[in-house]
Amino acid sequence: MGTLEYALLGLLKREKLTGYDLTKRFENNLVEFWHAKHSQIYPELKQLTEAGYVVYDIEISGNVLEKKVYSITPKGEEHFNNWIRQNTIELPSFKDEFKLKMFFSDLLTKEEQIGLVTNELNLHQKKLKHLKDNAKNYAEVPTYDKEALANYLVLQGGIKREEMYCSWLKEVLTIIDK
Amino acid sequence: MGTLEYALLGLLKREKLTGYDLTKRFENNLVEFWHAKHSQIYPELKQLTEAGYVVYDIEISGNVLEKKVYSITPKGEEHFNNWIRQNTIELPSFKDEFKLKMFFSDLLTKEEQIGLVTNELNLHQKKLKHLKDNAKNYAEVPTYDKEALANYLVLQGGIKREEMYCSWLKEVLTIIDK
DNA sequence: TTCATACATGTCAATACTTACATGTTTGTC
DNA sequence: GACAAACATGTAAGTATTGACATGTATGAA
Repeated sequence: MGTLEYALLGLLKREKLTGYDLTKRFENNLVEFWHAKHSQIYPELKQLTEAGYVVYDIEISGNVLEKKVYSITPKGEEHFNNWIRQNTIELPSFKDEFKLKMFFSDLLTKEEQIGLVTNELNLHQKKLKHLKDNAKNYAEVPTYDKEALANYLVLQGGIKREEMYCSWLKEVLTIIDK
Repeated sequence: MGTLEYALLGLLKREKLTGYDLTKRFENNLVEFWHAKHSQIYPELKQLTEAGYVVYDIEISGNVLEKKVYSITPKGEEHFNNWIRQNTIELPSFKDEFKLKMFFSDLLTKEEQIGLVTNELNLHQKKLKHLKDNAKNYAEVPTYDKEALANYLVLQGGIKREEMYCSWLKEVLTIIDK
């Protein structure tokens, strides 16, 4: 198991959740820096259960629908605590298909280049707007609430990333348009 | 096959290369935006050969060592040309283990937080320095040479990314240190 | 001539991840 | 009461990727 297990354990450290809830957390909260589909999450929860890092209670929703509500065990907490305190040794090498295209962009006409870059810029500008809309929920830096602060800091990281990307794409446009 | 095939085809569009050469290209040239090990490249070349996108000649190096020198076919060129002209529809969702840790950093003490962030900042500053050293090869924007220009633009993107990341980490330090 | 490093090509097992398949319940609204 | 959307949980097949295993040659320097 790799990083996914720690994402699940971290979320379960905060509150008891079902596989469905966890999937929603990935879609809504972690989406800027991690992602996993339910088809990966359910088997991972099974493994975490077998490893003794989580346990579940079955709750009935409505009349018959069984929900597995997972919670973290002390062993799971320890496992998570070890991970989060580990310093990073090397930086991850990201994959960026657009940059790959840019690397080969000498094979395109100027017009084709401008088309590609402009399209990419539009996408990143939309994303940036979306993140900035989220940031409006914070009137000020939420120093009072540690969890809210962690959320805020990661959101700022996403905003900076998109600002950087837009700035780069604009620079690219300026240079190739000459 | 996904994106890797286009990276290989793009490199082969420029020059004939062996699997070993291609592996080196990933290590030295594409490393900032794509990566693949030789154990992925050799099987992929086999598939590209079967698909008719590349062909190879066997050359003898020294006395007996056989090298497979690959070149792209017209069919392969067409395949590559289709890909590079496609506009991106959605942005990739990157994975960033450090940001995941930051997301859960409310579970750490202030000292632990500062330790983690400082370590990460050091790594990114080293990376940034390394990229800027590479950039010294360009006394000015190489508008004269389309391939060099493409390289230059992608390198600038990497520099901006690292500058952004460092700037974010410093902001994080300022906020949590209060 | 010896030794280290780079050159050179592969396979295999395991892990990570995606897409599609598969099924059924609950809740709220019209 | 009918319907849609959200809730809820899984599996299976295939693709992508990594890390380890496996082998051998060529080149240049000491």
